[in-house]
Amino acid sequence: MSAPKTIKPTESELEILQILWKKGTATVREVHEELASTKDVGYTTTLKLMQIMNEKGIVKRDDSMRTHVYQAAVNKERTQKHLLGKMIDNLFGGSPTQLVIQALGDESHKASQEELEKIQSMLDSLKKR
Amino acid sequence: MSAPKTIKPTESELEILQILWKKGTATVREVHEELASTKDVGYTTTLKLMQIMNEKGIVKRDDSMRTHVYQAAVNKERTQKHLLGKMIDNLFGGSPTQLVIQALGDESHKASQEELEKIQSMLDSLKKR
DNA sequence: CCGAATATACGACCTTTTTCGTAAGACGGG
DNA sequence: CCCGTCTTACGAAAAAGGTCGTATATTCGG
Repeated sequence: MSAPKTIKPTESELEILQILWKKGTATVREVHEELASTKDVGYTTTLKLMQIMNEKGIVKRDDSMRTHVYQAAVNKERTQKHLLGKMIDNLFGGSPTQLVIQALGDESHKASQEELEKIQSMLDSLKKR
Repeated sequence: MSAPKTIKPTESELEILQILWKKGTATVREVHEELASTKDVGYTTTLKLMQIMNEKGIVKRDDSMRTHVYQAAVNKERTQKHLLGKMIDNLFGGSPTQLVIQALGDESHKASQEELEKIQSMLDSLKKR
């Protein structure tokens, strides 16, 4: 199995994907070390998850060596967009506006002036249409 | 059980919460009618879900009458903010900017001109500071 | 007063997700 | 060469979410 058409990683799978997106490639042990630093989980659990993700086509691996090397097989931005869309549907009644306003108003995640400018140009180009 | 410490509704629970947030109060039948208009689901399924949500403290109900009347027991904005913050941390490296840009660029959830104006005023007031 | 309609309660079952124990093969130091 | 360690593979069980059948109670029209 390769490239899944519907991207729907579970929460555990997302944790692993984030590590792979960050590292590029990683062994099961590397992923597990990082997971284990924040939560209590067994090695074979991580292994099994990554094996399943491989079957689903969420990650791919190089098994030409004894220690397999994994990498994400789904695009980060596409996955973000997909999950965001789900959140818009599930939590914001299908309207991205409220989501954007909530995100902008989040006191614990403030945007810099520069970032605000980026959003401004995005907004400008949307308004033109 | 009342007021849950960790807000983590499932997808189905979120669908029901949205209806309750919109209606204020509703019976199982009312919620179910609305659910059934978009998906194929049995009445007792909806009932059971709402009963479980009641046990979890996600909703509360008035059972003084034969037909119980439900309402959300968790605040809409707080729930949205909570889940959004988690997503910003988990998927967008703690910066809401990428999230906002992704959300605005979502082709399947387009914002209207009017909504864009709302975002614009939000942006303006943020830029002033 | 009776039966159809409607309500809640509850348990069972199925699927998906998550967990881990155990087996078996490869590797490396002594 | 042997043993402890590391690796993957596999299966089974626990946990969680969602589905619905059925039982039982209540209501109401005729």
